[in-house]
Amino acid sequence: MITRSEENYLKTIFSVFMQTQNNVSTNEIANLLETSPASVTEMIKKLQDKNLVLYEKYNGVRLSKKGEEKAVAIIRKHRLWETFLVRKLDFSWSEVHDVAEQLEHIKSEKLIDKLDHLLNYPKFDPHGDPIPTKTGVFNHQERISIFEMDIDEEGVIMGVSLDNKDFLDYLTKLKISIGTKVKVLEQIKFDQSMKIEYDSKTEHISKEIAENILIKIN
Amino acid sequence: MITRSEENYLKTIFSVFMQTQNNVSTNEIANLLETSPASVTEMIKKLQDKNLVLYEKYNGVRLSKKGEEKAVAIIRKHRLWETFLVRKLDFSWSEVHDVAEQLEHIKSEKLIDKLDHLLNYPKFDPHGDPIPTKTGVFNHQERISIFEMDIDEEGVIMGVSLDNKDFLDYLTKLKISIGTKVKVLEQIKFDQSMKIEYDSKTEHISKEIAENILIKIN
DNA sequence: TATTGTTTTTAGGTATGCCTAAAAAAAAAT
DNA sequence: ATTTTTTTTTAGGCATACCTAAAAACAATA
Repeated sequence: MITRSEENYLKTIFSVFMQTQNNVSTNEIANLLETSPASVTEMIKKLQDKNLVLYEKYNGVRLSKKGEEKAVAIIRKHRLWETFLVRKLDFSWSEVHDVAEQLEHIKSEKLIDKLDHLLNYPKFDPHGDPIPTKTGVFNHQERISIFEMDIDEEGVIMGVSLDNKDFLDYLTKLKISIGTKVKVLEQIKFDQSMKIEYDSKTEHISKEIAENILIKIN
Repeated sequence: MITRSEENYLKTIFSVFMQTQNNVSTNEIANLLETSPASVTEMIKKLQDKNLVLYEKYNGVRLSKKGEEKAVAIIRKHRLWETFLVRKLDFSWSEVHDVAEQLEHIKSEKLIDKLDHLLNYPKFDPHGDPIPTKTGVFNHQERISIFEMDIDEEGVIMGVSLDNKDFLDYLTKLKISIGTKVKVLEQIKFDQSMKIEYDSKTEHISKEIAENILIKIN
């Protein structure tokens, strides 16, 4: 049996490795999980005993094949639950994370298969992140931010690249959500802010906002 | 914060007290939770420190008002999740229990309110047990078993009074579920088995089966 | 009432997952 | 190349939630 704590370590190691492609350091894990480096060292040893990670003292850690499978399964559960919360229970983007963090640890293969079916096998979660299939395959869709779009270009919102409550709340206020069609009208040279059009209205968004909204070009 | 283990103790104490109206003994809790009496004594002391139970040495335990509120909230969550699993994810009666046992510990008031709404504020779960409201009110519907029905009497199935996998699987096989309309055709004196009619067909069920299917008279 | 049997509690241990402080190793800077 | 700084590990503790074995309290019965 794999504990909840172990699952959180695997998930963290997986996501850091995805970004850096390097062995993950003890300190980095400790920071992300808000725990002490000493606790991390201890836990890594347990994961090593269970053949979930590859570890050498003073040299960071990476997931074994078995560990990666477990991590991907947890990510799949997390993202399916987020999708469920937004689509079926009407949660807003900023509210889903904490609840999904709990739900991802529920152990029932049948539950997650049925949920996948109910949601019609979604490929992306509400943040636009890919949901791996049951066999662990990620769908890698090319995504660019609104900031990278050209004037007069159109696209459909696929997700966001920042998981900050204030940011997500602001999007909710602007009524910007997955599937919204957007067109770039103008870019202000001075502060690089942008004028965009969607749902037959015009809004003016800062560079920082534009950078964190991901779209798919038509 | 109340732990998952504490929640399980509260739930157990509540359900035993409901049936007996007496203080619940250490041994009984130990049997139901499949743990040792020593562990129960220890845990009861913790619950007492948190003002969740009333306890006197060698004299059993009962819930305080606060403890009862917590217990009812957990039962509410359990039964709403069971309803969700059966209605929305197409789980069969016999499959829901273990999963609901995990889901009932998820901490999010919003989640459970939204779930309640999605299910259209159900008053009974798939076993026919009442789902308490947010304020802790149980709907006490009069329920009798098929065994208690008279010949030619008709009723609608509301639930079951036995949570045994083989029993529930057999009902699934017979295609007997919540809402099915039943009419008693005949009772065999010898073994007290019964002939019933539902969905335009006739079945012959044993006394034991008939006793554990709950119906509401039209 | 004294003895026997059952239930409950206490005492002392274990595994998990966290902590701080100190030691050891590695990396960076002089 | 040596010193300083940073990172990582080890050592020793703590809380939770369990355990077994033994002691204490209660209940039943001769």
